[in-house]
Amino acid sequence: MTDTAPGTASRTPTRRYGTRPTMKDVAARAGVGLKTVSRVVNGEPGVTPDTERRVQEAITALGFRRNDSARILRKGRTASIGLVLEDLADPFYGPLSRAVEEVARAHGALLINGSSAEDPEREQELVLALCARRVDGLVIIPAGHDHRYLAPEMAAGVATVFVDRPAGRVEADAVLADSFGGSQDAVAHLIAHGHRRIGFLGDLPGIHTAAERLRGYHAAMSEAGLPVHDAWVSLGPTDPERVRTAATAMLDAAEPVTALFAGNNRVTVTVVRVLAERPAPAVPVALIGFDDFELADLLSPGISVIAQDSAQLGRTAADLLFRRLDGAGGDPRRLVLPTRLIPRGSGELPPPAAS
Amino acid sequence: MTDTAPGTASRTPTRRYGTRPTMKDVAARAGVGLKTVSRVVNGEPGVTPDTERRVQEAITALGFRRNDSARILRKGRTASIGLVLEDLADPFYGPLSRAVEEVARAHGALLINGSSAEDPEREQELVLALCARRVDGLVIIPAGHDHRYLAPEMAAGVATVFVDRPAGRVEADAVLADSFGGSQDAVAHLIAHGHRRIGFLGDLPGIHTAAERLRGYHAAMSEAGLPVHDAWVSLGPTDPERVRTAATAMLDAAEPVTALFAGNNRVTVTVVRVLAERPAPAVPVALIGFDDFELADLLSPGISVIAQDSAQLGRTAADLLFRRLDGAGGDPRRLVLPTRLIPRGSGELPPPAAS
DNA sequence: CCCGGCGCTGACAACGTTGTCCAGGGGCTA
DNA sequence: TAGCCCCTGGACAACGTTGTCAGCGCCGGG
Repeated sequence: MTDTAPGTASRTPTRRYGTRPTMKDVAARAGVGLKTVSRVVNGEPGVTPDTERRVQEAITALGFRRNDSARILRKGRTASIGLVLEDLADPFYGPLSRAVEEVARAHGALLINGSSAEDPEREQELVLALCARRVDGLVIIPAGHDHRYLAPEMAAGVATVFVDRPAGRVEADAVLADSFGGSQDAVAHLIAHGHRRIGFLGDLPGIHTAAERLRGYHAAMSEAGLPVHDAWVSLGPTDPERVRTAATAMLDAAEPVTALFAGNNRVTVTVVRVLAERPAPAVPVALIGFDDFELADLLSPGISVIAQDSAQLGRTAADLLFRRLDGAGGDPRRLVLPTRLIPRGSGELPPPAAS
Repeated sequence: MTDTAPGTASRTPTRRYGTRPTMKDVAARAGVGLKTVSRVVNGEPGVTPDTERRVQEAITALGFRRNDSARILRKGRTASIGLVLEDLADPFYGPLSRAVEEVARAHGALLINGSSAEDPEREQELVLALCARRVDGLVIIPAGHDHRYLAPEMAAGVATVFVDRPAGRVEADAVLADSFGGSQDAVAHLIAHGHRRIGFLGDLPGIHTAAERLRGYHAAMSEAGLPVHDAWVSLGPTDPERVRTAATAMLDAAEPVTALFAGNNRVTVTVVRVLAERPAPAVPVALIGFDDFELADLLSPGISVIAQDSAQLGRTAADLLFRRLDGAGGDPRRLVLPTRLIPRGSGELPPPAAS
């Protein structure tokens, strides 16, 4: 790490915080009343062009910028919404956050977001901090299962929309992807290609989507009249280590699974690695993952996935939020967005002949 | 999209905004003075346990939550920082944003972020909106080249750190990756493997990192005494269409390039696709990309890259920002973080024998 | 017994803005 | 020329919080 200090020695005169010019200062300098400055700043009518010019000059001369804190206090609306999600660094949430931001921007609002790191306490802490800031609304991808702490806030008028997972113990709007249906499709797809021993590698069963995907897996299996062996299902944290162990166990069992269904993108990627590292079997293992990911099509074989559009999820939630803010009433709604099966090869591999 | 309304008809009584209880209400209900409530809320000493209990009861009974807008106005500090970047949905920026958030959190601050969409006007608009909110500091990945509009804000005490690209026409802290050195390494690596005709596919030359990478390319070529043909360099928007055309032209030329250096991760991915779609040449084209990306190692061959740690970039910038906020003075600093060459196969492919 | 001091509490102003309301002046009409 | 209205500008309160300061009991020491 190198450190270069530019040659110029011009130091900006560091006025301290709070020493910023206020409308009062601008008014004094322009020789007008306080309210006139306010009018100019907000583009309100009723100011002579000449007066306006004087005020504008004073503003630029002093480097005045309206203090939105005061404005917010006075007006009661912050024109900002909060987004609480698990981890911004996750490629699933980046587009979601961006989509929410775009909708907010269209409504003239800023977005404040926070990562809960899948920790319910941290989620609550963040949400309440946002409420204290008086955000107009909240979009929450919940980490916890009990959101009763939100009841006073919602009663006080903070619009709230849950995304990806429903709220716990409180009635609220929610926008979800069809985890159950998508999983059912995925597993049915594998079954249609001849598989009978299918493994499921999922997230912690406490997470709503993980539970739904498990349910979809079971539904598809039982619909096809197939039994599910305990050893074919592994739920838990999705760190590579655990997934690696679980997948290896399924593949090395006496009666190994011939296909794998990965419960989310992190799991899928780990499984791809595991399969790539194993000595190539006579017949490759089929794989289908929940969540699409970049480059899935460039691997060989391409990885078949159940795609959900996270940006669409965010957009839908934000739209609903602003409709609520615009006064839309009615009971809490639950919107479920469809998923889409994208076959790319890995999910269409047939099982060994003597399956 | 299905829409299910839950059966319960319990409507929460929607108090309107501004109808939230204030400390005054709490004080009245608890039969104490306003300031005593403030003391309890802020955990200040000097309150009898009995009084405190009464106040706490009133708080929960009324569902009171401190209004931070008022607090901010009074105290002058917002305990929030702004992050302006190009696109939160880009996998390069997600980890960066998350890293900044973590540092902010450690300092008790919230993070407000906005996407400039690589549009200078939108960048300015966002930055000034954040300044109006009186964020304590700003982390900016600049889209524009003229940041003089920030001068009054910086003079007023808004700490500002630029990331990934330096500020334009204003003295400010900056944290950069070593684009020049990294590119030099990349091209030298290709040369070391025998290549002499190397193509460079870069971003718009107006973008600082793109210009630096081009400079590194030229430096490595000239250091090796190799000429650079105009047709080997293509700069412009990094949309797949343009990159595809440019790459194809270089590969189909009379004297085709035998290796490609891709100027960023988007370009690299597009090039990988292009190469995958072409009829396999007798000798595969070597490729090295700037920026690492997930799954680069799982492609065949694995894609060699110049890796820069975007999270580290964010962390470093945020650290510097908070050091400034804690009063660290001195001239603006420019920190340059090193890059790292990760060979994975695609960059080590030799050129055709008769090169 | 009185007084100083301490522990607790509350009244009040201030933060910077916006909404309300009123005043003054100029132009237009009768 | 008088009267009226509109147009412009300003004084003032309020938003909800925190910092300052003063008051009120009560206790212990002189």
